[in-house]
Amino acid sequence: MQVFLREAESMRRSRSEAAETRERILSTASKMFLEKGLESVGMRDIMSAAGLTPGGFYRHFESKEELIAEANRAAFDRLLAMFETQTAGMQAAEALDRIVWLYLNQSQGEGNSFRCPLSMIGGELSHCEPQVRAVAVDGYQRLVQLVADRLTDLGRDDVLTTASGVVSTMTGAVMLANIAGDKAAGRSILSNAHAAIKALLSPVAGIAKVGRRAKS
Amino acid sequence: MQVFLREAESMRRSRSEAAETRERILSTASKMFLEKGLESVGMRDIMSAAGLTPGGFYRHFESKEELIAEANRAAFDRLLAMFETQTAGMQAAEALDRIVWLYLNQSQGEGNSFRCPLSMIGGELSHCEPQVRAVAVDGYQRLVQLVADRLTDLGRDDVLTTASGVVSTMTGAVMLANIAGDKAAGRSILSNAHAAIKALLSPVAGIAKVGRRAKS
DNA sequence: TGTACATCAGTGAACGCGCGTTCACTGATGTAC
DNA sequence: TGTACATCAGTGAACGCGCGTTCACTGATGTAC
Repeated sequence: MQVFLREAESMRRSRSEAAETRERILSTASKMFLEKGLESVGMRDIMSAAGLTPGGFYRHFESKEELIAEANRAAFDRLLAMFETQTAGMQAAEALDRIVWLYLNQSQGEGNSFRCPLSMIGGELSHCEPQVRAVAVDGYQRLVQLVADRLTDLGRDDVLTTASGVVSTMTGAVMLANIAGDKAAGRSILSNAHAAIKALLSPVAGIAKVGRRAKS
Repeated sequence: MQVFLREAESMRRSRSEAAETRERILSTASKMFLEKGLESVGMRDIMSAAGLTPGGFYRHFESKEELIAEANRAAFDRLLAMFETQTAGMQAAEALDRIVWLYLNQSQGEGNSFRCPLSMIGGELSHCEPQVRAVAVDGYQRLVQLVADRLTDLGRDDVLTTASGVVSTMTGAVMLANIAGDKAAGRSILSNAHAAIKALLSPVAGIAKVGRRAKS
């Protein structure tokens, strides 16, 4: 936190310091938005958490709306990079299981900073400007693709349909578990969702099999 | 709208009129909260939509927080009553399919006033006071029970686990579809979720079967 | 390389606004006798 | 049943507050020569 090594007075920073400041605002805002929601978090909250005063914000972003868009893009980037890292070198089946486990447990425990905007603030995102919604839709599609790629590796059919169903189940379960809190009710929602997803991903019982059976 | 038949001046109403006013505030607020979120909707918005001035609110409710709790309870009551009405006299399998269809299509089309707080404002609910969260958790459990009862009628095992998985999938899909909007992307999320739920509910491919297979 | 000056990151007070809530007031309703 | 009065549903202006944003200012950074 280089800013604290200086006198806390108004003085121009170098370009690289300014870039660091921008990143600090972004990652601070991202975590706060995911934790408390978009509307509950004020500009003063974000700026003071980033070690700055309110006015400085507008040297880096045009508006809160723009910050919301960029903070969510950053959150998706972090989340998906984490999934890649955590499943590096794994077989598709193992990677799938790990991804589902990591996603479902994103809210369990205090320190976790890899949370998904869809499950944490999905409702608020749906009322945002098209620009922000586009970031969310893109994040959804990247998540679906992540799951779909593993299903393809497993030689499965209907990978996009199945992956989309899995993502709906995961986002819904995490959202519901957040309402219940980190208690028995919340944990049972997550484990029930995990069971449902295992059934969907099972090579003998997934969507493709049921669809095929229906046709015959 | 009895209030419009009077002079719009300040005059005391009878007890039954006051009770009607309270119900009008409640149902107006409920619809507005589901459509725009809890924080975006102000007291003035609600009261003027109900044909009243701001001050009158506090003759009926203690605070916005209390209104949020009661409006959501009312929303769950309406939703579940609608499911019961719409599936009256149906066989369990048909009723299940109808419930899933109705839930997934709650946001499609403008006029639908049977929306579920979990999928519309779940994220905001998780930041509310325990009293409000309790209403949401209760609503979730009623929804799970509704599905579970039909599964029991079908003689299925693991009814609560399966029902919980179905509810997670439905709430997640509707939330995601709301972000995408009523466009191709939104509709495909819903139809993929429908396929996933059909697989879960299928007597040959559900959670119980996969679990049993895993054990053998 | 040294000097003069424009740039601009960051400060912190201030702006206008809308929020949830309060309050003095009105006058029909409800009640006590 | 009629009268006197307390009650209280609803009004609408006002309160204090926090919001997103603006702005005059500071002084180190970056640049032109």
